[in-house]
Amino acid sequence: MRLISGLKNTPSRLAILSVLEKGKYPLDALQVYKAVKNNTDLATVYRTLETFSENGLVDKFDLEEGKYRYEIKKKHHHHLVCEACGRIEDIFSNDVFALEKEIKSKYEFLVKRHALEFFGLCRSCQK
Amino acid sequence: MRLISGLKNTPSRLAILSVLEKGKYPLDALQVYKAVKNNTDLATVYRTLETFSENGLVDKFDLEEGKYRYEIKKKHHHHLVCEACGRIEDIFSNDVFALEKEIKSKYEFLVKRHALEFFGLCRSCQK
DNA sequence: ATCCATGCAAATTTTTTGCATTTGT
DNA sequence: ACAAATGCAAAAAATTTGCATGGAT
Repeated sequence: MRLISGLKNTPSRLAILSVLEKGKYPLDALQVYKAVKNNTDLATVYRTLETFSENGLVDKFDLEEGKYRYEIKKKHHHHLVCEACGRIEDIFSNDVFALEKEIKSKYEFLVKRHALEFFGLCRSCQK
Repeated sequence: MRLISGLKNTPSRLAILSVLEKGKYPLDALQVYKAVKNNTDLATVYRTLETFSENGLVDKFDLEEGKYRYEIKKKHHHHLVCEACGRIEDIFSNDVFALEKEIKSKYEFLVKRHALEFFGLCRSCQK
């Protein structure tokens, strides 16, 4: 299968990682839990996702849904969230970094990370 | 006191609005509830905050804390969140709009709103 | 052998909802 | 009066935690 950084290589972890790798869009904990066909406890799913996030294997983020979503790690990016159909699309633009520099000098705030999500209507939902 | 758009002017609403106006930083529902000194039910606080948000009196947003925060409406802005002390500061820069335009043409996605939060260390927590 | 991971159950936290009653306009 | 707002209690949803057991290295 696949090794995971320095962590123990358990069946649950492999299964969860596989689910995330196959995921076409970011999943929440319950979706992951169901996808591994209940062979793993929900608490374990949460703990594993947290571990993966801490170890840089997945990205954890928040789309203002009252819960978190998890996505296999990829190049730094943001999301387009359709308010009509819920479709989530990746965008890899990063003009935000210019803003970050400005913040650093103007506010003397050390930016370590940022979250940027766009909400609106995807192409097909505009019709 | 103060009138609220076309809504009923109740003591609870006035109290909640007043708390938000005096707030130096964005508050969560429980903080608002405590600030009105339990003269109002928590459920009412939630319903009122939601109503205020829908009517543009307050901004509701999400700082990846597993809960929402509410802030009296002001000029469009974003937040700097210190990961050490939790301090939340407003920033009014908006270079993000250029990005939005790009998204519109490139992805044909209609952006209705976006959320941008910066996380890091504020000036005093860098020492 | 030793930690670490897991399952199970219970608890926590945030938010929502139903319904009868009260209140603002 | 009448629709809207509130309190109270209960439920829902997401996430976390304690603890004994099992498993990976």
